[in-house]
Amino acid sequence: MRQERQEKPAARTSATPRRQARGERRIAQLLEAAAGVFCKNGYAAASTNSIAKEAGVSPGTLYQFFPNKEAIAVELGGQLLQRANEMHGQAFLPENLCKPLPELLDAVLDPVIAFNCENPAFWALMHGSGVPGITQGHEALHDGLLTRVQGVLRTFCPDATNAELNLTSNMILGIFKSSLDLILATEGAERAAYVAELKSVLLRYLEPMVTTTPTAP
Amino acid sequence: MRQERQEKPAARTSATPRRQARGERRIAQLLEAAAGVFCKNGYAAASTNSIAKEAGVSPGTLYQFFPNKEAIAVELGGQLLQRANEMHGQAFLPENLCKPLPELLDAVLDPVIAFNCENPAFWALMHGSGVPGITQGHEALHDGLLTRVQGVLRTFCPDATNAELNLTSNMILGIFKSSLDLILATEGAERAAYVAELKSVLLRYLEPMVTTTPTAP
Amino acid sequence: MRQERQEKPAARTSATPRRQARGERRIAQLLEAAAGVFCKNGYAAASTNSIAKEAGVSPGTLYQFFPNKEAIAVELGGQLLQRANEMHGQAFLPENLCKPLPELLDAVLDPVIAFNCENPAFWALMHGSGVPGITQGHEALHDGLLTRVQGVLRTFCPDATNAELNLTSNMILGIFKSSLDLILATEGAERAAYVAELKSVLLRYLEPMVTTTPTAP
Amino acid sequence: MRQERQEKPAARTSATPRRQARGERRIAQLLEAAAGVFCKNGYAAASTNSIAKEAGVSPGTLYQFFPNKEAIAVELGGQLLQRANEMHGQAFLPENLCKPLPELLDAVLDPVIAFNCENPAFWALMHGSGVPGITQGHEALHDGLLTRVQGVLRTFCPDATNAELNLTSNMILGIFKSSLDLILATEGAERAAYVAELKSVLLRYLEPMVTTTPTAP
DNA sequence: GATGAATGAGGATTCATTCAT
DNA sequence: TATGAATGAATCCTCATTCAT
Repeated sequence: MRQERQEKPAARTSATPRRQARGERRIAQLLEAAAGVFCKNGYAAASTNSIAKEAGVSPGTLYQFFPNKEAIAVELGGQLLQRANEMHGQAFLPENLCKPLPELLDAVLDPVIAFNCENPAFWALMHGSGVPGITQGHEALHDGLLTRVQGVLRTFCPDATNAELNLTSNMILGIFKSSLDLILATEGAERAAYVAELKSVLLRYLEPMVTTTPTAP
Repeated sequence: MRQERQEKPAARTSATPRRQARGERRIAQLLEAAAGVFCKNGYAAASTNSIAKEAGVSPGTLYQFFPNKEAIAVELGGQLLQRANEMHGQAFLPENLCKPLPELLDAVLDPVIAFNCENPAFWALMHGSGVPGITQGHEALHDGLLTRVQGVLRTFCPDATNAELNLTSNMILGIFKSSLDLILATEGAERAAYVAELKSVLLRYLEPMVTTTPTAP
Repeated sequence: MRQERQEKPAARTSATPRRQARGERRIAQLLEAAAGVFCKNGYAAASTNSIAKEAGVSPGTLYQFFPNKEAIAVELGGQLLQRANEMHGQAFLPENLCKPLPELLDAVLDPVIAFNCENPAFWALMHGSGVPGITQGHEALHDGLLTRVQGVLRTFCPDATNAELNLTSNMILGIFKSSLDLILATEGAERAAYVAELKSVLLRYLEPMVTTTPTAP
Repeated sequence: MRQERQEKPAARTSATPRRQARGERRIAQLLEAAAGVFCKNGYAAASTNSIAKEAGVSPGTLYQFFPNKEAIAVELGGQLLQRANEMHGQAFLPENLCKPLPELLDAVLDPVIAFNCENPAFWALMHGSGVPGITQGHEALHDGLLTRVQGVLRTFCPDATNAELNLTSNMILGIFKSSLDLILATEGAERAAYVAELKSVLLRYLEPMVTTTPTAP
């Protein structure tokens, strides 16, 4: 019902009264706690009280900043999503896109994988929250990625139909996701091996489709 | 209304009290209802009362046949698991395994995909029930599949190390799972396209590894 | 509340069709099972299903003979009560009542104690069922005993007021009950010691009240 | 589960947040309500919702302070037990123990009887809760009383064996308990009469055993 | 009569959310 | 604002009792 609190952090300027600085800290605190709890038990099993306790505040305080449990997940997902999108923006930089496929895969996958390794809550949330607000964010993320991937593919396969590109992009994302599961579940050399294997799968999958060598614009 | 003659002919002898036939039907009914509800909402969000209602019985009836919510999931998962394993047994028949890779992929993937399309609850349950009894079954299934896949791979790549085989098998399963998501989320021609694409991905991934053409024993 | 089925077993004659003989056996079976279950867990914790199972019949069968759970306890209590009253009738025989106090105590207490040792369910039921129907039976038993005890006391203390007799009788019964707890909780020599101690307590309590030596009529 | 509330009332200083004062009151309120309900219906038949309603709060509130139904009984029993033990400590004061038997009985029994009359829930709980936590406390209480009684007896009967003392003590406690039932079931003059009768029974039971007149140390 | 499935109200417990201080 | 108590609907599960066969 209540939706009053929705100011983006970006909107805050240095002129903001320091009264609200504490509030910002509280929100960050709560989101961090939520990330931990969601990660451990998943969204459904996480109770607002446990999040509050993890954050070291009372449940009442939590509800001073978030209208309900879903809003926490949405905000957390949103922030991570934003950072993810920034990542993607850099990963899909034009200067990367004109590289040959192997280098391109490195340039795109490495930062994305790194981001997910550093923010495991992201994956946990996106996966199976069942919360509309998040699913929506997830879909936005997915669509964004899809578009980017399709864009890249287009430069490699100028003759492909849109349907083909869509199909292939979805497969690529699927392969990426399932590999990410393996990557996040392992460590060290094994993790590196899965990363290499992911690139190998994608390379072999995509190479036969490539009809053009992209060149710098 | 009533369907007295519907029990399995083989298992039921004249000594078996026909009273219990109703119980058998109820159990099947409840499991089917549970499959639907689990599929829609996932295990955690599914309430026993909603399962009972879906099955058209009272909550007490449900508890006459299952001691608790988890037991329903375990039983359902177990039955599906068993049928899945039988599928796999047929899919990985030796006569299939000596075929060339493309035919092999058809022979193995088609029945498994068909099974999952017919039993979407299977995937939903295996995925994220959080129920130990199922997770365990899931792991058994996974390990079983892994072993089978490794066995096949071994015949194609006799020189690979065990670690390599393990890595590759896990990737194959991961790719299969993520494609299954796409397959289950679509229908008709699109679904068929994803099936074809899955085979394509696997074929291109595996072909370079093949060092031997397996022959019938 | 419901009391439809209330025919006393005593009312059955040899002319009764043997069809009902099975019913009688069933009832006895069920009552015996109930005695065991009530004894183990107490009335409240005993479920009708557990009684039925203990008796080796289905719950439906149980309800063919007893309208509800309470009726089982009432019937069981009633039967034991009847046998108890027969005991008491013999224990309080006139030929016993004219004995001197020590012999009288032996004559009265020994059979009563023996009965309770052989029928522990009796005590368990009478004690704390909380069921009106039983409490009622218990009170009838209590009142009957009270009357008998008062009758005996009267012969020993012809000058006592009714209030005094009532008071004393209640104390005697109370002492008896608490001692019975100790007696039932022990065995062998210890049990015998408690029996002796009970008699000792009563003897010392009553002796100072005795004003007349009763003589045979 | 719950660990928060454990400070003794004495421990509350001005530094203690007064927020929690309300909690303390609620707990007392709930325990009082529980005492009433347990008294009326016994432990098993008492529902947590009825306790909450009796206390004028919602079921959730009850569970904010007690993890489950049993904990309520254990806490209530524990508090009463503690107060009972304090009573006993005063009742069995050395200065009482060197009095002649009649005065001793007055000194010991009167406060204990008074306590039970003021806290009828105590007896109800101790009796037949079936709760391990309470049964345990009950046994501790019983054993403590037994020891105290034996201690007193020892001063009166220096020559008795331990077995004899144990037997006698158990009888005394049994007589006391059964009389307490009568005392709690009556009022006014009748109650007083039962109290007097109890003392009379014990006096007559014990007098013949006394071999020594205890003197102040 | 016997059976065992069916019923459904009721009880313990949880947790997202609100309120008084 | 922060706190923690308060709320109550919803959930899992039980069991006395009834019903269809």
